[in-house]
Amino acid sequence: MSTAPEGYDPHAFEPFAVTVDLAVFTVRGGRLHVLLVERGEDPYKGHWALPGGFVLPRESAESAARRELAEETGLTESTVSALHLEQLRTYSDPDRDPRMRVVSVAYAALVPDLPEPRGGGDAAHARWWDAGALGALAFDHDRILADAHDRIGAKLEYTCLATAFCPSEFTLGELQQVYETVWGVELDRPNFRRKVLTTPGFVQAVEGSPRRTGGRGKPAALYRAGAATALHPPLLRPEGRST
Amino acid sequence: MSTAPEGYDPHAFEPFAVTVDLAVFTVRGGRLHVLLVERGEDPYKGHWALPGGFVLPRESAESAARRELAEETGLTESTVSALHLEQLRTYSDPDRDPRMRVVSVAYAALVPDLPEPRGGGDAAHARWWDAGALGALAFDHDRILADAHDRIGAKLEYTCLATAFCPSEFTLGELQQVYETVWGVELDRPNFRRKVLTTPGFVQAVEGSPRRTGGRGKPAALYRAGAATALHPPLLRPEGRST
DNA sequence: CACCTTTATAGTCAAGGTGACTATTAAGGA
DNA sequence: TCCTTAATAGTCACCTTGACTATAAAGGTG
Repeated sequence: MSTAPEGYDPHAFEPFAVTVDLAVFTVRGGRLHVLLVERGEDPYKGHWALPGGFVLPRESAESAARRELAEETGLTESTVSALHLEQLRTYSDPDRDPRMRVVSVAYAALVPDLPEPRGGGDAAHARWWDAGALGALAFDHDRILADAHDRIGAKLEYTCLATAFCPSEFTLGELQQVYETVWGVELDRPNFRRKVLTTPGFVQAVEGSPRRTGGRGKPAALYRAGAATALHPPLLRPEGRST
Repeated sequence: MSTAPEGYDPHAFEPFAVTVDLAVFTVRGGRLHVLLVERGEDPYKGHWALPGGFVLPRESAESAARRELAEETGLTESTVSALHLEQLRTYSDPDRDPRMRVVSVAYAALVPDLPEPRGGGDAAHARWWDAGALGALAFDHDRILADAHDRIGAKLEYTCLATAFCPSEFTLGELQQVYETVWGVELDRPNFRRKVLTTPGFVQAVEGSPRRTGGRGKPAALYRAGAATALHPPLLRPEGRST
């Protein structure tokens, strides 16, 4: 329970530090990308790590995650507040940081394709990486990243989350590519259309029925994210395995 | 990131306490029950709360959760290690505990119907409560409990988790009652049988085809939990809404 | 400017899963 | 012995889905 024993002295033992770690995903060029920062000091100096940082004394973990997300991407706080950010799980192995006891609350964030982070300060060492071609990350961040990828893949099945990877107006082909990229499979285009369009509230056509021209084939209709959040029945991935 | 700034002094500021809170569920008499402990001191003296406690300096949150679960139920550690225990999420509102900054990692545990906790010490004030008839709990435990209930309900849809509520040998009627109790709906018996029996690895018949006699109607065949963990395709609840 | 490639969109068809039911079996209780 | 209760067997129509085929409308190429 959240109950301190009587006479408990907060300063009596070596304290826990509480941090947040962010797995920030985007789909870029048909590949899943993750935002990473390069560590400038030991341990793991020169390795890449998930962005994150300390939870401040008067903020919640979620606030800390949004603050860090804004700092690392160079986006404004108001832009960041519209992004999908979801708590993943908490990592608390006593030896996960060799310096001290650090308990970290991990978050997964989904963003549409963004330019390279060009903010000053923290964002200076941040870069997008292809999630399928990563070396070993610092700390237990490989594990966190893998858990985040699994979770996002599973949530695509039964939520309307995929639209969070898309800009405000998108084509069904772009939405399909989100599924294909995160799941690493190819989907049948007509069947995907049918499923998305017959699910009430998943997407809504942009008024005036504009089409995106300039591409290779027939111009595609544009849609916005709909009001629905859940997908009933779910859109199961082929040979579906969850975690 | 999990990186302490250079020269970071762990004792420099008021530390965070890290605790675990447990939502321990069982199905008893067709009703969902939760294990609660009565608080003996302020704040919330006299209120009921989720069992839990501090994460010790050299243990992970999961270890702490299992340790607390053993203490509060009076079960042995080896028994507890076989129970289903799953991390729910972390609650970190700065004001969730009026005394100090407490970040709590919540876990949900599923147990078969157990006797009243009769262990000494911590278990002395622990009791099973009908989850549908609770007053206000201490701290933010109402919210944690609601989140836990939602999560368990959702996981019944696409995992074989329901068997965790059952003893090692159970009838399909008992398994069905788990679903009905957690979801608060009635299911069609023949359809439920069909779904469970045609899902490979959900349950396996006990060898020798024993039957449970002594009840009112025709004796039911006994089953054990199978090797499968996921349910594909899922067993969706009627008018299904997830979270 | 025909023609080809590419992508979007429309539609068909069969298989499988599910919801709603009916029927039968086998126990305990009045 | 009959009635009630619960388990089990089986039926049938509907809906969703996977696998396909066909058509429309753009850009690119000779």
